[in-house]
Amino acid sequence: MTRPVTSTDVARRAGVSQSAVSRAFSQGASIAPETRRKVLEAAAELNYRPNRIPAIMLSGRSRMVGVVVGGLSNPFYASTLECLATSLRAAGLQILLVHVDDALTLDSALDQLLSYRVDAVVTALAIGSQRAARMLSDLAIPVICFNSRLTGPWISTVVSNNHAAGLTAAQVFESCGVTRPAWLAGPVRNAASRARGHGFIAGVRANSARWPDGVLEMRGDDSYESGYDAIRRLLARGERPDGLFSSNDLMACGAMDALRQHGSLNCPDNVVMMGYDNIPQAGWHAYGLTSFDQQVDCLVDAATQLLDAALGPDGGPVSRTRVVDARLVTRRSTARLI
Amino acid sequence: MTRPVTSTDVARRAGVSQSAVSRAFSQGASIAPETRRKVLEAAAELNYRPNRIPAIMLSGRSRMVGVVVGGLSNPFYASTLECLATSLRAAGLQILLVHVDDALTLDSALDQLLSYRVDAVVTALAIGSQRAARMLSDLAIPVICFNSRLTGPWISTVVSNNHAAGLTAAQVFESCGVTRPAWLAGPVRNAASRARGHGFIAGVRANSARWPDGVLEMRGDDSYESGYDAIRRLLARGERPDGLFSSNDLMACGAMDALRQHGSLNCPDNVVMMGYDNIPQAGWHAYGLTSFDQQVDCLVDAATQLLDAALGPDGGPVSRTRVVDARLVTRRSTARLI
DNA sequence: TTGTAGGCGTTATCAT
DNA sequence: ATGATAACGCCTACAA
Repeated sequence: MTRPVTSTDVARRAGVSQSAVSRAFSQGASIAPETRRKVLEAAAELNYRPNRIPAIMLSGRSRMVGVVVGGLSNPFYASTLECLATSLRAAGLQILLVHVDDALTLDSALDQLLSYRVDAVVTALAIGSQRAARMLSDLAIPVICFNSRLTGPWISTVVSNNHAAGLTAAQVFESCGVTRPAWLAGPVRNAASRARGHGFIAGVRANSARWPDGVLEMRGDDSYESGYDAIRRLLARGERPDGLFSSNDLMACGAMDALRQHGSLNCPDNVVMMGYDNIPQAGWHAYGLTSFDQQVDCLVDAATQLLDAALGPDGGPVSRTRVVDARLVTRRSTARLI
Repeated sequence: MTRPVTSTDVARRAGVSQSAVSRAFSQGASIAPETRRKVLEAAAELNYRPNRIPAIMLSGRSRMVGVVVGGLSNPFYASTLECLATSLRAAGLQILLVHVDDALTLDSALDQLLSYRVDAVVTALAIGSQRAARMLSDLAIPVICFNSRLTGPWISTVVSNNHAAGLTAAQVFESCGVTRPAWLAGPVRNAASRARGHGFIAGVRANSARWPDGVLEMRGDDSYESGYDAIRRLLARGERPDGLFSSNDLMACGAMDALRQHGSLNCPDNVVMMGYDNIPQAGWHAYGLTSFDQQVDCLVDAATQLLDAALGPDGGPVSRTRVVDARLVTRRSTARLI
């Protein structure tokens, strides 16, 4: 294992002082063009790359951001991460990635991130526990949460307009002539899912003339399988909704497959269906699922802006919230005339 | 922005030397239990966390690994990343994540990783250019590639047994009574796809009595859409294969949807189909796609072992290859008796 | 414009 | 067992 080339090595080679090397690589430092040339030449010969680690010690800022993810098997989170990576890179920030299964690992994960002196933390976890919120606040560095209800001194959030989307779903169901609306919720701890459900149920209740029986409610865990199982059980009980709003697309795909498999029911003829996230599979021909697109680009843009602000010179324990409207993407699953 | 708590702060508070604080947090350092207790107490009161940055300077090892990903919208890569994150974390390594769109960004991405002094680089990109290989070798740190044919002094690879799987696919087609086999390749630069194709075509040629016309070949870009389009064009030309081996599951899903949509053909009655990767969607009821499971766990285990070895005391420019057999997962799409 | 010197927060080495 | 001290590689005053 050879020792990496240092600025001192380059200095020796170029016949200048170590500071000159530092200056040659710093934007807008006062250095003679000729000196810079010599330095860059020597650096190229030695294959030198400035080491950012000492700079972290001196400045106290690492330009690394801890990104905490979970459930990458949901294509929505995968594409969010992909988008975030691109955006942070453009902002000159590095990503220190941590994958978390449960709240327990979150604890030690945050510890590790802090010991690497990340400047901030971004998380898209569907965590809502008060304990998690306290842990994040205790970091005393900016935290950006996606679709979470967490609040605290250092915590900012970027959320999709979940409640409004729920209301919209009810309206779409009305225009499709749905008579028996159903709601497939995500896990209780998922704040975004709760908001979507509240919006949808409010929309249905507001139209009690049409829907006197209210909403048929089910619960899954945001996975394909849980959507499939929920519908299978529902059909086994003899229930027959003709409109289903699912808290996310994965469950909606499972639900649609269960309708076909266990009830020979198809969308939109027998059941009108809507999902959330607009994952690629929603657009696959086997599904053609109408869905709310969270506009990941906008969410991530907002997050990056919050981050930039929080990492700026006047960075303190701010706490802001940015709301991004979901965009309805209409497909076959709601293509039904009254 | 308050200055982070340092070991000196803790030392002052606990009434001991700074070295004592360092020892209290180091495994197996010689320190009196009473002293350690005092230190840990003071540390807890001040909410102190050891800073790993200086340790990086001293040891020259950051315990950070650069992970370069691309195409997270393919569920296979997403789950690989998820698995890798878990495995590296267990090995006490941090992930510095970089998302790369094209070979150009790879260049600067590697630069950044190096300036943060990552100990190694892991990549699952389907890159095969000689230029990329040179760039990776030039890093002069261990590089682990997934499913790549890249070679070089510092480069180790973990590959699925692609060629053998291709042969197996041909055998399965034989036992299903396929008369007109087709191969849907991925992009030319994808070495894994090429190996799968070679294996499959070899398997078909070896049985020229049964298949005198050989293999009908198509090409996609590994995306769902490209699989859909390839089959749509094929059907439009009047071709009618009755067995399709796709280089990956995403394209196979697209192909299956195109068969249904544009030819009213279904699997396995009209066409027997096999894919590769065993992504979750292959198991969805709408597809029921027989697929080769790359056994991500094993691939990642192998990668972590290679990494551990390369980061060990005798780490040099080694170059090893580990092959993991793909596991055939049989589903509806090949459930056809002769 | 250039070089010298001090310091960032740890760990490791050496006395005590 | 403990405290003082020297690194690690770079940036940044400050002096020349």
